[in-house]
Amino acid sequence: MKVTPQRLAVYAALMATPEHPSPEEIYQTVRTTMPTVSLATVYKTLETLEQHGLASQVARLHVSKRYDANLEPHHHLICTVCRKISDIRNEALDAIAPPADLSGFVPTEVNVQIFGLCISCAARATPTEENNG
Amino acid sequence: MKVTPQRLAVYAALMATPEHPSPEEIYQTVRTTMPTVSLATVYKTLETLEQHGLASQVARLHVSKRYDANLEPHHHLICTVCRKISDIRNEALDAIAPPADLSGFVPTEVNVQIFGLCISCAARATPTEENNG
DNA sequence: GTGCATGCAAACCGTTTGCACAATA
DNA sequence: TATTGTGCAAACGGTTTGCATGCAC
Repeated sequence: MKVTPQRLAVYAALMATPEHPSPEEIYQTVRTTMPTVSLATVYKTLETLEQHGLASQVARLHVSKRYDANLEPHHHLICTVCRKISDIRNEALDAIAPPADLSGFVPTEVNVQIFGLCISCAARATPTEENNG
Repeated sequence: MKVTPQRLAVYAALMATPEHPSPEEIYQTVRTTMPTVSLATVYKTLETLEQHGLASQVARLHVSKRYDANLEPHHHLICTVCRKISDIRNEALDAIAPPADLSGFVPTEVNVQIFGLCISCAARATPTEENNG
């Protein structure tokens, strides 16, 4: 991994904020000290940082909207391979209370996302031990 | 709210699947019985259904990617107004175990999203009681 | 008959890609 | 010097919008 001024600047911008900036926001930050940087470079750099374990993405559900006719409070199982989302109803999860000290943040809803492999993708990933040799 | 064949079809498609379809997926479903429907109508209908409490969106973070230099496991406070995301470190939340019966789903990570109002937006929404009358 | 919904196409926004040039190692 | 990163601009996919026509009320 080559060290370039752009990569340093992007990484610095990412570490400098307690928030979770979007690529665009990072781009604006970096531009203040490096006006020639391009948005494409910021995107590529963020991906590189992620690959090298120096950054991570917050939300893995951004690709497209997902709708649900189930309006009751529930939580979600999210397959990281096929991106299928399914509901879970679980009283223990429903009972989770927000921590008391949120520094002024006013919570209205607690949602639990359980990432993992759905039954189909799990079967594909571990294709039974006989087939595995 | 007018009842139209398109709206009925979109709502039926949404209720017919246990998954959480994207607008595109709903469009494909509806098209099988109503080939002339347009994707724009599906989008508009989903928004209408949401406004009338007949559907909801699963992930409210899809708008753009969000990066984080904090690689330790942590959870998130998400302001539903300004969309700012902040970390919370909380052992009680870290300790949440996935439910035992996930019907074959293999969990790898549990993430808690606490939606609500950040301190700035909360102050703006409730501008002290003296100002409220 | 009025007003809202539909469907088309273009616009739009966030993201990715291809390529020539420049910088790192 | 060989390789990889940068910056530009175009392409791309998902989403939204404007507008003329059609339908629900």
